[in-house]
Amino acid sequence: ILEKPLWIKLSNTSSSGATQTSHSGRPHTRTQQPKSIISTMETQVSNGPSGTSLPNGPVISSNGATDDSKTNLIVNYLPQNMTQEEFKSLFGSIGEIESCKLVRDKITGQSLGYGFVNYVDPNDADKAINTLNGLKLQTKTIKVSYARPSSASIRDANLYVSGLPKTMSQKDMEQLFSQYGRIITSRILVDQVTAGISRGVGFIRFDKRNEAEEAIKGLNGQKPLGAAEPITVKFANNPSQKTGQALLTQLYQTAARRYTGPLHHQTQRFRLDNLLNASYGVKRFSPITIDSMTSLAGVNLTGPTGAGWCIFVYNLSPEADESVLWQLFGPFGAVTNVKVIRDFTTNKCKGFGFVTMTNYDEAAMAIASLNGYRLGDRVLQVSFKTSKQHKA
DNA sequence: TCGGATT
Repeated sequence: ILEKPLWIKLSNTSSSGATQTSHSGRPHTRTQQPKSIISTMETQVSNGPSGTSLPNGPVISSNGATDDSKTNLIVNYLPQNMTQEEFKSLFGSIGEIESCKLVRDKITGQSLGYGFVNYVDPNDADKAINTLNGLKLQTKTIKVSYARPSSASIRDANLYVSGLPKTMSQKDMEQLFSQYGRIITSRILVDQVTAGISRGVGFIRFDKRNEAEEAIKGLNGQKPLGAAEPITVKFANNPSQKTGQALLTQLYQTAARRYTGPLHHQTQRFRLDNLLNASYGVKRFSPITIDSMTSLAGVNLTGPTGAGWCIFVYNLSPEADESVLWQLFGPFGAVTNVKVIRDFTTNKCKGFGFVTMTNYDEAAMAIASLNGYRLGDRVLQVSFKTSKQHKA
């Protein structure tokens, strides 16, 4: 059997996953969907199959182990509330699944926002990438790509970087880190309101944990070329590792929306139906299967994809703590984060704090209602946070 | 009187 040279596969198959950027290879059926604000950028270098096996069927390597490099997919950026069943429904609509797993936090049981799907047929894995990569579910744009072979050495290789100069691009950051090893993914978080200004924090995932360790040793506390401040480089937390309170708030909001469903709901449901039917024919269509997805499909289609709306609260008392902010702002809607700014040595509140709310309308209502509100003997000033403290 | 940040 003749096999095409690898480079032909790579160059004529946008979906091969061998060189995959987060928004390439998106199926035509989604190109007319409303685009939400993309608050982050990401690229991914090659992690696809190595190309030494036959195009179809299970591949047995020399040591007798099954090579699942053409059937096993990793799915990233799943909505927090997606269940194992919904995950299986979505990917099972493509073809027969050998196994799949939504990865959860060992202790809390919370989804870590990613999972693995291993298909029986490599063609289905390819189809899944073509069809489902880039699919928008709630506030997330899921990423579907070939999984790297499981190995202890690739675990815990993800770094969190802060203090980056605002002018540093993702490419700059990759260049800085690439001296320590092969970068699998990188991302710089950007401000959602100004649509694209760096927040000065980001992520770098290396291929190997020891590469990540070396990068910490080499770059933590260092000033990048021409930068005024040193950067902080440390191992990243798990995705969506939130405060207990924020998590409860989010779960509450999610549960409420399942039953009150916004107007987007029906539109989005049709979109998902069309996607699956158009690609695979009605015979794969199961109303029950699709119904199990609708709770995920309708929420917040065009809403902010980033951190939310940040509110500045001034004139808090020195004794103020986080709970007062939760109590003040919680009634207006989804609060994802509160922070009281304290003096480092006295640990007393410096008179101000921040509240992040998910929805613009709720944030605006909270500001309108709470600005000028009398808390004890103080009158609060409440406004959207400004991006710069412009001194006169 | 506008931090630190966790995809």
